[in-house]
Amino acid sequence: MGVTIKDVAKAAKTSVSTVSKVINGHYSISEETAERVRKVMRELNYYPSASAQSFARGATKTVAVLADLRPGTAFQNPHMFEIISGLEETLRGRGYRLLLQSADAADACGAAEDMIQRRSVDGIAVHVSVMTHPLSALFARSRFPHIVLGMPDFESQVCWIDNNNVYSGTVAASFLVSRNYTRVAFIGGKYYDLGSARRLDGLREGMKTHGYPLDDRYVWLGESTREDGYRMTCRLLDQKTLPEAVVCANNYIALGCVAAIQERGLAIPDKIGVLAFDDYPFSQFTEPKLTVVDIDMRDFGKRAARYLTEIIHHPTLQIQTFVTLSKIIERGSTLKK
Amino acid sequence: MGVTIKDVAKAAKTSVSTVSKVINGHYSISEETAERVRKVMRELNYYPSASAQSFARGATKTVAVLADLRPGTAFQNPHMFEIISGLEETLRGRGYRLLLQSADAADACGAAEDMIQRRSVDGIAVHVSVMTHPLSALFARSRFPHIVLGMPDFESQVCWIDNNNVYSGTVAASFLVSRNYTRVAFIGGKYYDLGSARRLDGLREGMKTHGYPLDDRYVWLGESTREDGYRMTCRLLDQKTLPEAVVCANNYIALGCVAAIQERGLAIPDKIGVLAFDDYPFSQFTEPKLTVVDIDMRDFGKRAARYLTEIIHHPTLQIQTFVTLSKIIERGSTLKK
DNA sequence: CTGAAAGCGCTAACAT
DNA sequence: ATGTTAGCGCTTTCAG
Repeated sequence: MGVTIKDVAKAAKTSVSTVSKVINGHYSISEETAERVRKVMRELNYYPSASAQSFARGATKTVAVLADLRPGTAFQNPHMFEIISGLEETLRGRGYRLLLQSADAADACGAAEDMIQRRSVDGIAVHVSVMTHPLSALFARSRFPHIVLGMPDFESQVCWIDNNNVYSGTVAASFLVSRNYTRVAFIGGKYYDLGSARRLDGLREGMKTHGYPLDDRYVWLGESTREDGYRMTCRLLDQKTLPEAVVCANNYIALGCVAAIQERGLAIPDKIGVLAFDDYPFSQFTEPKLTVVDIDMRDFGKRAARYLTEIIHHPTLQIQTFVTLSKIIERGSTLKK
Repeated sequence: MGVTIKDVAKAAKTSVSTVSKVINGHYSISEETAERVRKVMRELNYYPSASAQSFARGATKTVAVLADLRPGTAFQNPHMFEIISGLEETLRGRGYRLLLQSADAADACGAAEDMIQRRSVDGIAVHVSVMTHPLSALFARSRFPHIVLGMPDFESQVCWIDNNNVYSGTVAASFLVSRNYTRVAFIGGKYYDLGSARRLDGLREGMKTHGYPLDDRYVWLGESTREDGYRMTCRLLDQKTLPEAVVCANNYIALGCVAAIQERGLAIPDKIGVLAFDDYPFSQFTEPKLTVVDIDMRDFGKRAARYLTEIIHHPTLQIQTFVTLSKIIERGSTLKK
């Protein structure tokens, strides 16, 4: 059951290879033959079998995404799914399908090895959180097309793409200076929260460049929670001279920060400005709403997809790149110009 | 390149069909032959080709999820990804892979038709938001294994699974009564917000059953936003007698509700209790934190996966079902017993 | 319990 | 520009 390429060939009074060529848009087919064949395909309601094509071509036109999708991920890490959505969009545009597979750091390597050995996909995108040395070694050894979503925290030869958080930090700095904030504070996650650390690096660098270096007494690190955001801000406000603006490494911290400031009766943005990273829905739950440095994670996914398809076509291509599409969304928590 | 089943057969001094049988755990193979073959497979580092298997078997062991993944979906609709994560988990456990494809209502039918005709997947899960009459007709006509995630808003013969929001409403009612709340209010989305409407139905039914029917003056419908939650609550608080507790159809509305109550200096939960549906991260951003009726969407996805695999095995099986795993998460916004 | 052989539907090298 | 044909690697009858 099901009409095959043979039936089409027969009905179009031509050979299967000709039909195959019109399916694949081979240049050597005359327009009239092509049209005749296409007409027959339509009449017979013919669609090439996907598995037969994969099998014969030796390519699946499918890419896998390996990420840890434990319960609650959708809520705790919406960025991940925004990346995946971006990947899917671009992959689809390029004729690839997206296979989503969950794996934690312990089994990602096994999952990847299975896919590679069974040739069930043409390429693999792995979220950095499940990246390990064995997996890195596997990619190096097999030369299998891959891209890591995020920079691995160890030296390796794998292909990766990451946001440039340092850059985003400088964007924050430039914005603040442009709004006449010069005595700036930062509250963020601890050293192992690389994103936060990099954002601080960039902020520091940017402020220094503009001639307003960060004062270390204005830098506090804690957990990425509302509670710690609150605590850190209290410490900040205990200084003899208040900072003019505080930069929060993420939305959770920012919520605590705003609460602490307002609890002391300090007006935002008149007395003190607040700038946060990321644009989660609740960046608009404060009054005033938060000005944020928004990083386009969907775009990140789309770029990752572009690189991965390039790598699939040129397996020896190695890419390690920072790519950032970020913008300031100016709302009420900072002074307007 | 790549070791094939032939190589294994040769090395194991047996036939390819025997090797195939041990790969697939066919009963007719003696344990010693099987072990010998397995040993050779290990030694040769043999993995069966996924495409060749799909091709020969005529089954892909893959299921597609069709949903609208437009920009921002990860933030606006985390439930969707929680469902997808659940689907993936159970499908993987059953030997199926999950293909994620974005489509809007306009092109979902075309996408599904393509998959069906090309036999590129064994089953399709479609989010109800992209469900249309043509797609419904396609499923009916093709008898292709499918499941709709959510109940279509039109009569049809498709298989679907949905949460029972009416039931969740009664859960809310029972909880409130158990906490001695009898004069209860509800604020939620308008009539076209089916989820909200059903939750209200259930609440109404439940309260009535317990002998404390809802007073219509205590029911307000608006947009599902913080702002409207605030507005509706203000109206509620303008009544001569205050309700003892207000039920909010979702987290956004609840945030506005809490703000309005506290602005009037009314203590939660002492003066008035608040109960919300869903457990978004920001249900814990209020003080006190919100008691919620949490609906386990990951479980929903897992159940959908179970049904879909069943349908794949029994294509004539028709399932239209409500399934709800919900529980009260008691926090500070309602009285403790 | 094992093996021989006929496909599965398409691609691509090669011949014409 | 078109056709012939040999695979692609596995599953699955069917015979032994």
